Amino acid sequence: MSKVRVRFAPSPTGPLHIGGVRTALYNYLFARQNGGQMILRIEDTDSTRFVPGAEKYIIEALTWLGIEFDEGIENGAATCRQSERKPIYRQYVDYLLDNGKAYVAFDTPQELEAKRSEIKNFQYDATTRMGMRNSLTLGKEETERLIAEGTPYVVRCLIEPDEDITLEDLIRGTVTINSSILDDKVLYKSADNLPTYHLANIVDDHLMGITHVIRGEEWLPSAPLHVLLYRYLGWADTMPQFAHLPLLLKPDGNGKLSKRDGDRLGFPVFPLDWTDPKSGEKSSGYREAGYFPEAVVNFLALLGWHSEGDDEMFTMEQLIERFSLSRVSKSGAKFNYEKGKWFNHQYLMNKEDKTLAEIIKPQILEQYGVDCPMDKLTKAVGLTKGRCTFPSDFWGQIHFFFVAPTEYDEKTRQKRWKESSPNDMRELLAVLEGIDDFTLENTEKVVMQWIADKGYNTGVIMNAFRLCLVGEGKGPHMFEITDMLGKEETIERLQRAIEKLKVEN
RNA sequence: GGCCCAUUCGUCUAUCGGUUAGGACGUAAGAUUUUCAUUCUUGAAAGAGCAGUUCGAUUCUGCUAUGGGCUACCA
Repeated sequence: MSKVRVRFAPSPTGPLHIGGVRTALYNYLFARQNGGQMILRIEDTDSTRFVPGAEKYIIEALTWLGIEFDEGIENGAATCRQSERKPIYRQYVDYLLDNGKAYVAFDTPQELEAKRSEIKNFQYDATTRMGMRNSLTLGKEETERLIAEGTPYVVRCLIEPDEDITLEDLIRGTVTINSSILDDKVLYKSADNLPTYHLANIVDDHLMGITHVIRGEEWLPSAPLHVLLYRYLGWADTMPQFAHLPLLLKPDGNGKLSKRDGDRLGFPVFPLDWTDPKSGEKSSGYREAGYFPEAVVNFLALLGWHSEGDDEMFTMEQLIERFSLSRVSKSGAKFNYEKGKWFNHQYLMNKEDKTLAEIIKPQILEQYGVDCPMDKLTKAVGLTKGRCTFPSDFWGQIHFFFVAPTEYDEKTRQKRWKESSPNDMRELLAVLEGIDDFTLENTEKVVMQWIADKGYNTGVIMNAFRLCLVGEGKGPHMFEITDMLGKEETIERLQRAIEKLKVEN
């Protein structure tokens, strides 16, 4: 068998949808696993839907995720665009026309629309084409005259009715569709001299030596048409194998996951932030939301595919090793972003404290205006990473290490600030002042000893102490905090709190 | 409406005729803890329905139901 070559063929009509990202990922995994090649091809055959910036977005998104291409990208720009291959397609359109596999049609959109409203379930096919305005009914001369006059036309594929067309799908097995339900699809339009997806797709896949077409399930109904086109063009023996992926569905309700669902449910459905150039409408992306690319890849890989065994955490390398089309599910997968968050948490946990500190340091400076020293920040990150899902969660967990509380959480005060607390804290203050070796171990030892000697309730003391230093009833181990804060700061905060809380009580 | 595809815990899924139907997310309870959170333990939770094939069906077949996709001079 020839070397595996797959392609990811997005259309630059907007930001790359997360489902498209998964399709790209599966193509990539399959290619890498088989030592094959991955090609990017921009399918911009609909000139009316072109969106500036979309192509760049697609490349940036896939690059961010670590999905690499062997062909189709140079210096960060796409090198294969269907709009730039017009002469190539025209050649095959002519071939089909000359061989009676296609014909020219002049029906205007309005005429077609009229037909559709006039006849229920109207379809341009063997049963209706002889009643339409095309080269079959007009004759060669009239057709040529109209074309010469510049009348807009399309080229339609001539489908012979009543033939069972079967294809072997790598995921679904044998799929059979009768040609009678296929319509005479438009393959080419004179308006912009561009083919439609159906023709361009077949021509390019053939010319580029594509061996496996891995795409979304929405293409399954038109796959028989594609099979027919391979036959018409004489390429049946080198036709690629097909694998139609299950769709990504809405987390609630039913239907395909859409852009709107992200806005509605509050999670990204795009890899990167995107601002629509026309409307200015913004859509949020995984990258900006604080997701790690490895987490997104891992999460997406499991949506529709499952490894042998119960493992779920996979690096890209492990995915390449384990991926298998035969283990891709057949049914659509509801998008469960809660699990996506869990994956991100896992990846965050696995990162070095220093790495995370480096990520959040500039963010904290920019957002809160606090310039945290790296060593302290790294320590604080290590103490709190277990409770964070995104890098942006950290500040809420560690701010008190860097900024003294100016006010105290009312609920915590009511619960933890007892009548004895002012006195307890004054005593504790004296104890702390007497400690020279203010390390975690020693401070803890001395304070706990003092509590034991006095017969105090540990919880009462420690919770009030926490309220004084943190301002809230949360945070890591108390002596981790005193250790980080240092003697001077600890005492200062304690004094201030005693003053403030006493008055307020 | 027509055609195609699908159908196991709430969700993602394992099982390739014989299992106490497994795992993960989420969820509930308990334990731990000086707080919050983590962590740990335990629990609840599924084969759409009806026939058929078979010694035996979640697994194979058919029908029904449900869901999804497609049905454009969009991809």
